[in-house]
Formats: sequence, structure tokens, C-alpha cells
Amino acid sequence: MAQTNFSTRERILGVAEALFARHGFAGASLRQVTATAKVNLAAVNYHFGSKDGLIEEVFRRRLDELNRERLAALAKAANTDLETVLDAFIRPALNQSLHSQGGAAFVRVLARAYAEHDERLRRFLSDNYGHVLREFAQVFARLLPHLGKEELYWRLDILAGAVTYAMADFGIIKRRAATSEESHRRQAVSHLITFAAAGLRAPPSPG
Amino acid sequence: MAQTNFSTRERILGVAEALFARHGFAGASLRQVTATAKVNLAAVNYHFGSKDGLIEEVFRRRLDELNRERLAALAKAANTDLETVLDAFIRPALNQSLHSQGGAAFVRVLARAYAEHDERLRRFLSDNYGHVLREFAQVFARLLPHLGKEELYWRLDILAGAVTYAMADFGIIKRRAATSEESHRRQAVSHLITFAAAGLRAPPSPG
DNA sequence: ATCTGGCTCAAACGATCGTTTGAATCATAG
DNA sequence: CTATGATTCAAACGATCGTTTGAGCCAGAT
Repeated sequence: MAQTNFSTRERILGVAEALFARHGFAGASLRQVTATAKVNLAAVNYHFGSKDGLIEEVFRRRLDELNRERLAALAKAANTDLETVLDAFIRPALNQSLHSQGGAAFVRVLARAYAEHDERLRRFLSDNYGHVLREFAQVFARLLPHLGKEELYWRLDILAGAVTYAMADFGIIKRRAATSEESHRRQAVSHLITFAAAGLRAPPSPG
Repeated sequence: MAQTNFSTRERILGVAEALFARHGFAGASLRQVTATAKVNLAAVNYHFGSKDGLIEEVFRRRLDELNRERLAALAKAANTDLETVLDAFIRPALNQSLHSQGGAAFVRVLARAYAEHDERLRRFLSDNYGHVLREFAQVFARLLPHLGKEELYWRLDILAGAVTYAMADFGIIKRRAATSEESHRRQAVSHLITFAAAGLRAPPSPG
């Protein structure tokens, strides 16, 4: 977690991401972050202005790439089937987890952000994330013509929760020692797509 | 939120529940709690020993009733269909939200607890919650004979996440002003059951 | 009326919080 | 080499954190 071969700025971001994932935004202090990153305490305020500035930058640097990957995958999947579109949404989050330093922590940080009803953070995420969700919603609407607009939104809301929770690995299932982290997460994605596709395809609710 | 007509102990619990839901365990201070409850600061340590003791009591007083209601509903639903069993799991959480002071906040606190990877809290929840989940898992296993043990556990893990997030109302759907809080949450339950039942019934994953 | 135990109170404890300061250090351009 | 702007540093700021203390209050029992 120390990442001593990176720049001060990058070390702070990496460590902050991991500690925010583990202890929350309020629960992880700047002194913990800077001590773990082997960096001076004042470096956070120098590079990011404030703790809130650090939090926003933790999101920004990952969301940019995540959004790009999701939209690229969506473009390829738009005229295929439901499972492929779900895969386009879910797999980039998995790739972040596997191919980038501490990316697994970021998915957890993202899930925490949902739990924070903090208005400032929600607006920030909506500004930097909303257009991606809206594009996916349009494709889902086309693939699920049996659902009314209201019903579709409910389904997507439930889907977002299930995906967030599952990718953040909040669940009770313990990865077996024999199974690698990568294999475990690939299984999570596979089961998630199966579950979500069936949930979205279900006939309209009676209520 | 002040609840001035209750005892000191109950006022603290009610206010703590609401503030933990909104700001998290680390984010809500005892000074906020006691000031909002119009109670002396030292009362928390007097009645609950410590902040951690307060957190545990916030869970205990609601979980006892929630567990009881869920198991009672499960006993009635055990020999019916999947939707009824899902209802037995989900509806008690809804009832807590509607019929008890600040119960809606508790569901949010419970969802936050999932995000905390704090070992102490997880063990506490496992001790006071695990047997209920295990009983439901047995019934689900009987109702879903097409799923292997491994596959079933994955589905239930995803289900738990979807239920937790949806009931905590973390999603993006805004309740319309014309819709009452009660009606909104009943809709959430209804859509959740439809989605979850279809997700659980889906054929085994190819992976 | 006095004693007693449960409870509340203001006040303070040391620790830790996010942030700021100003000097020291570094790399780079002139 | 010197000058300059960027970065790092130790130290301290006031505020707030969870917790403890000991005096005071207020019942109900003796």
C-alpha cells in the first residue's frame, strides 16, 4: 500500500483510496493516509487543497477511465443482447479491480459513496457519472420493451444496487484459499449477469 | 428527531440511529447525538459504556424484533412459493420502516454496517443475524433444486445486496412528491420481489 | 427526615482532527 | 554558479473527538 516508487501525489491517492475503502471517508484521517504513504502531513493540503479535494480526486482519476471503458463496451454491445450490455456495464469495473493498483479498493469506495447521503458528493458523482448511466438506461429501454418507463427505472435502480454491492465484495461469501482473487471476481461477474438478466426480463409487477 | 417525551436512554438510541444513518458511525459524534437528543454528553458513556456500546445497542434493539418477524413469516411461508418466502424476508424490514419511530433510518444503518469491513461489527452481526439467514437459505435451497450449492450461495449473496441497497433507499429514484413514503416503499418491495424471484429462478450460469 | 442508589450535570482530560505557517530543500532555467 | 519556482518539512493552530470525574439532583425506602 505504501507505493514508495510513485510520486507524492500518486502515493497519497493510492493510499487514500485503500483507507477510504476500509474505514470510510470520516474514519480515515489524513495522518493515517500520509503516514502510510510515507509523505508529509501537509502534502495533502498542498496537492489537493483539502480533504474533500482529495476525496474528489480519488474518484475523478478512476471514474474517467471507468466511464470511457463502459461507453466503449456499450457501443459494441448496443445491438446485441441483454447479457452483453450487462457485461459492458459490469466488466470494466472488474478490469479496474484487476489491472490497476488498488482498483479493487476503488469499487469499494464507490459503494461507500452510495451510502453517504452527503449532497456535495452525490452531486459530484451525478455530474461525472450520470451521463453514462443515462446512456445505458436508453439501451436497456430498447432491449426491454415489455417494461413501462416507471417499471424500467425501478429495475435499473435495483440492478445498480446489486452490482454495486456485489462488485464491492460486501457479501458473506468468503473466497476459498484455493481460488485466486481474479477467479473469484470473475465468478462474481458471471453470476451477477445471470441474476440481473433474469431480473430485468421478468414480466411487469402486478403491483 | 429529538423525541423529548422518551427516556434519556431511548432518546439517545433514536437520535443515534438517525445520525449514524446519515453520517456514518465515525461521522456522527457523541456531541451531535447528545445535543440533538437534548441530553448530557456523559449520558452515552453512563448508559452504554462507550460509543461502540451505543452502536451495538442501536442494532440489538431492532434486530431482535426484525429477526422474530422474519422467522415468523418464514414459518408460514415455508411450504408455499418463492415469492412468498422473499416476501417473508423483505416485508418485515418494510414494516420496521413504517411502524416504528425512525425505523427507516435503521435499514440504512444496517446497510452501512455491510460497508464497514470492521471485524468487530461483522462478528456482532453474524452472531445476532446469521441464524436467520441460514434458515432462509435452507428454504431457498428446497425451492430452487435446479441450483447447486455453490451457485445457490452466489445467488443469495447477490440477493442480500440487492435487498439491502433497495431497502436502504440508496438508489437514484426520487420519490415523487405526490407519492407517500409508505406507498413508495411498498412499490420498492413489490419490484424487488419480482426482480429477485426471477434472478433466483434463472438457469445455472454457464461459467 | 434521612439515607441511598440511580441518574444528570458542567467541566475537564489527553488525544486526535483538518489546516496553516514559514523555513528548508529540491530541480531547473538563465 | 545563481536565481526561481515547486515541493517537502517540522511545528504549531484552534477545534473537536471519546471518555472520565466528582459534585449535585431526585426519586423511593427506611
